[in-house]
Amino acid sequence: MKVTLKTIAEEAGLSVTTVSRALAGYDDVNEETRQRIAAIAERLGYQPNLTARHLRSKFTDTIGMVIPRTAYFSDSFFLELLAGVGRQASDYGFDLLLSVQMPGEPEMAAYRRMVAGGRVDGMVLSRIMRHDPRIDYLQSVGHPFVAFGRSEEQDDYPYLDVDGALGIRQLVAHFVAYGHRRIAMIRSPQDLAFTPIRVQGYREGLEESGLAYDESLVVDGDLTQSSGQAAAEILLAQPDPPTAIVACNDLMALGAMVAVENKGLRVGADVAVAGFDDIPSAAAATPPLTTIRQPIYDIGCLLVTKLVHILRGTPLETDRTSIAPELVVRASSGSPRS
Amino acid sequence: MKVTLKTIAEEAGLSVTTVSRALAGYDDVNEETRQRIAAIAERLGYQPNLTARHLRSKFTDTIGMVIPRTAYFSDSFFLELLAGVGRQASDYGFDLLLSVQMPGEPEMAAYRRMVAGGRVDGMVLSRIMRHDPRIDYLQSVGHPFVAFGRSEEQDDYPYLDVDGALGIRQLVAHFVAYGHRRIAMIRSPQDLAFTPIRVQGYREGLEESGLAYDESLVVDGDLTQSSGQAAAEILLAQPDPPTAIVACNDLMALGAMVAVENKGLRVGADVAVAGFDDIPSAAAATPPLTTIRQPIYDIGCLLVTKLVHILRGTPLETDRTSIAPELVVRASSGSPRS
DNA sequence: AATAGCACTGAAAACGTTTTGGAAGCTGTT
DNA sequence: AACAGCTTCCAAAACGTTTTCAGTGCTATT
Repeated sequence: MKVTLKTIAEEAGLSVTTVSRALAGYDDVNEETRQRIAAIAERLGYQPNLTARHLRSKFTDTIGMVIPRTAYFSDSFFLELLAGVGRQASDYGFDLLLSVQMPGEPEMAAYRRMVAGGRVDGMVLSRIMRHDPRIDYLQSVGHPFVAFGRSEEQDDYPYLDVDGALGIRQLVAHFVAYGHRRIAMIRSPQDLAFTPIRVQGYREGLEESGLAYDESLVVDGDLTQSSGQAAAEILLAQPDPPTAIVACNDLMALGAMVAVENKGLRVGADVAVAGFDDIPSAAAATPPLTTIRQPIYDIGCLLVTKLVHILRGTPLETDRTSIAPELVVRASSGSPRS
Repeated sequence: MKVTLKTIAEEAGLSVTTVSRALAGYDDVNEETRQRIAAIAERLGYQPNLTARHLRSKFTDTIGMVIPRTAYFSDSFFLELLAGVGRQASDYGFDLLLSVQMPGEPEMAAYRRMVAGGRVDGMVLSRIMRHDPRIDYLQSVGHPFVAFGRSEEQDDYPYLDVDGALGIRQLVAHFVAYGHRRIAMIRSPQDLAFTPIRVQGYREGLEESGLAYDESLVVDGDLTQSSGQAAAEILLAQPDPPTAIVACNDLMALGAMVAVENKGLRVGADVAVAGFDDIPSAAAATPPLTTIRQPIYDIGCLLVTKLVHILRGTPLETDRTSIAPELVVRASSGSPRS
């Protein structure tokens, strides 16, 4: 048996309006009546129909997130982000609406469903593209969102970013300090927003150390381990191969380590390798991987904080935040050379 | 500008009813009209308000899940389960509504919100308790759900279970085959549904091998690593200490390994240790941990499949499924003794 | 004695959809 | 000429809330 406001109203001999206002805590209902209503609601186990409430009032206390359905959605990046987002959303009294979708049209459809369908108050985006249609859409309909990742093309939106350029600069400086002069980069796909930023960090890092940018030391990968391995093979087959390799993410760095070893070289001693992200298997690799740590879980929390402040109309001082990454030096970058 | 059925109806000079029925594909609207309506809807970028739809029709195409907000929700168990659930839900066209809540009353409140609030069609439960109030509640209101885990007290509900008794029996047999005679157990909390089942497996395993059940070889832990360590310390301090330890989960087993080493003994050689779950760090531990593997990701998928069939009114042959776990033998169980 | 203000309550509209139960206009049959 | 059956459409109700606006008594002020 379903108990609605009407049930309570009849039980109490009052109108639905009064019951609604009583339970909502308005001060224009007699304290005594309010308590009587509350008691009845309690006794009947009243639970408001949130769908109806959402339809009428404009908010849902729900945050939406669409996760690309790649080979595994169990990609630890998204899961960790999700953990942070979920944790913080819970603190603010929000639930999470999650949709796992194939990238492309199904993904965009999911955004439309959530937003135009009125199911969420705000969205959390990640894996921002250089030109991201999701941002176009959300801005065009004026729906609140925050993004993990800055896009150079469209940067007038609230985001949180890890300063990839800074991280890579630090890494290059670290390698230079260890005596490396030929430092290669395994680049991520060009359509990702962070790619040009990290590449820029690479160029700046070289420049700061007075090293020339050498086109042939930059090879493309697609973020998978196997692509990192393939890229490293190309690099190591060159006449004047690099002695250090910076990969745009850890997975590719791990692949590069495999390539180095297959070539009969020792990671760290002969060729230094580093990645970006600090995924769990970075520390567990042999040798452990030097990398630039992104605190994904914390980032998830921060994104929600930012979003909730926007939703409440009290946005934080600055919409666009860049946090400094942390260089984690491990054995894969070897030791200073003579 | 919001475009609703009304907008389209006015644009087309038709009633809202007809537009609704046209878009829903009913056959009592002229094909020509239908196409005209579809064209207008397309042109205006119509997106149905799902909240309104849910309020009227009884479906939400959403599956709910509540995750306990323990120290980390980033507990890899839940994240992996979530990955499987999300993946499979996506295949069936369902979204996921997620709520991260402190165990106890806030958790129950979240269930009520989702269910009585009409936000989800069905729920996925995990970490079943021996007597689980969530099951009581869901059964009392007659809301569809599936659970990962069988409860001995209330087992008339659809569940998927990994046969913990079988797993532990296999493990005990494995240890016996390796020459162990004093096999201890680090037990999980009594209020969890799987505890009595695993303990029963332990007793049966001993019995099958003609070994006596010795009360003093069973010590309680609370699933954390430190509790496993403490439990193992107690076991090893006994006059006639065990040569093999079975822990009810991997985390406690890892703790037990620490205790063994702190005692100056070698894991595998002096004391065999095994766990349950096969979490990622089990394989990565030194020595790698022998364990009973639960394919959490796959279980997530299967749970959703089961739930969706129930929702569609075409439940699978059997509501209650028990799958056999897989014994994964690694170095922590050592080698056969003479 | 009239009026103003206050405290409390309720009727009705609104949110955007789906569904129910016709109705209007045909065609064809008796 | 009446009726049945078909196709196509629509008005209105319903889902369960929240909100707007107005009404009813009552007390206090003039």
